[in-house]
Amino acid sequence: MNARTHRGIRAAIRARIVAGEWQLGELIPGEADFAQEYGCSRTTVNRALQALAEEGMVERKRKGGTRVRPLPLPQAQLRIPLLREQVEESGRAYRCDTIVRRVARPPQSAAERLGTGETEAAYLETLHFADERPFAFETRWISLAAVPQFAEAELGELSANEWLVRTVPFTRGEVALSAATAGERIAGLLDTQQDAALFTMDRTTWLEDRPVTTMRLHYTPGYTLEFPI
Amino acid sequence: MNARTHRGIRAAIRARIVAGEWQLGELIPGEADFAQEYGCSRTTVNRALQALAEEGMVERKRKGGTRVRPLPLPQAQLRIPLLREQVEESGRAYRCDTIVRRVARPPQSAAERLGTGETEAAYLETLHFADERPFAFETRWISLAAVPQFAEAELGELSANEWLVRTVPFTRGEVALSAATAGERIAGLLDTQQDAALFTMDRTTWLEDRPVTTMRLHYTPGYTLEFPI
DNA sequence: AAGTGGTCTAGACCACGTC
DNA sequence: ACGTGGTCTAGACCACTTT
Repeated sequence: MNARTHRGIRAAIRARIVAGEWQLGELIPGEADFAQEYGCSRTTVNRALQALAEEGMVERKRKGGTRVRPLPLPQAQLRIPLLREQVEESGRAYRCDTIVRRVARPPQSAAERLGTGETEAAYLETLHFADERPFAFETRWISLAAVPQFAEAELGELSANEWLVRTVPFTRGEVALSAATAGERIAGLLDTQQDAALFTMDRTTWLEDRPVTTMRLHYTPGYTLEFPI
Repeated sequence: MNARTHRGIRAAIRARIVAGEWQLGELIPGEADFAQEYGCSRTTVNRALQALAEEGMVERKRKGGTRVRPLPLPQAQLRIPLLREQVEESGRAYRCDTIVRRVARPPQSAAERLGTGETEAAYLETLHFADERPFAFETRWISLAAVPQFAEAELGELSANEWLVRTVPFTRGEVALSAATAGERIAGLLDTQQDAALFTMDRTTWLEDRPVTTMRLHYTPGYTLEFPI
């Protein structure tokens, strides 16, 4: 990491912060100072400090200067992999079964997230397998207003999620993670016992301002989602 | 969002990608082309496209040009808030109780993550409350090799986590999310029924290459961790 | 060898927040 | 009013990857 690039300077300043050269919350030198110290232009220092701000190491305010973040807020890049990748990366064979596929009026909880009001939407239930053993159970509502093509789509080997991701880019989404207790039906599908604790993910995605799909995924017991901070 | 700033151009190009102007995987115009089209310098376009690359919309290669990402990889910034903030943001009063604090030899699972071998470490059990109702139960091992000050630290009103975060900056960490079933003891502490499904977070943090602390948090039933993609 | 992105510079002006 | 960060520009050179 050469020291006069914006990446190098970013790393250098981060190291100095971690080493405790400045107190938490304390003002660090301004862009001009660093520029002189590192023998580069202010523009380069600016890039480095902006990156440190994005990554949560410092806080910047015009006129207020740049401060070390009081509580170094831990934030993580969480990559949510496709189930297929998740399974295949662990060396197992992926397969999925569509158990239910129909058009119906969504229940209130799903309708609220889809924002479709009284309209009908596509409903799917999918069971995902790893090496022919149940891995996760998915229920999903898809707005036919946003994705009319879905009505006639042949999924083939693709999961609905894969089909959507290849067909409809989305602009934003929301994820909620929680724990749920397996009911009788889901316990049967996942081949586990009733009252098992299931790691659960809800996800809703939008294309611009139109909700596209909302889904819930129950993983088999023992699943953990791991990631670095 | 004015159109000639790097932010504006970033938004404009993202909108064009989302609108489907280019196929997935397709080459989009080069920096010079965009610069001419938007009437700005190449530097500005470069910033915009670099940001789009970071956010996962495009892939860039020297000489290879810039392409729309084939599968728009969903990645999220997950902010893991301090429990205190989490509770107080919802308008409730935060309090925590240290139930156990002693020095002991960690069990194998914790020793592996702490990498302390046979050495003793500090062990804590903490119960976190929101409006005097149990909110989460924490067990934590702290390496006394990495944080000798902890042996004599007065926590007072602070949780161990807050004390650590103010005293020892960390450079990296690992988080694992899962679901667990409440055993008898934890069910009692959290004032819930046995076999309830608990959202669970394991976290280990390092200062440079020295493990600092490893902890497990069981949230009361019904808790969800939400974040945007 | 050539073309694309990656980066630096020096100077300039602007926007925001504090004083 | 002033000082800080935010951004733009024009030109330059470099680095990587493909042809």
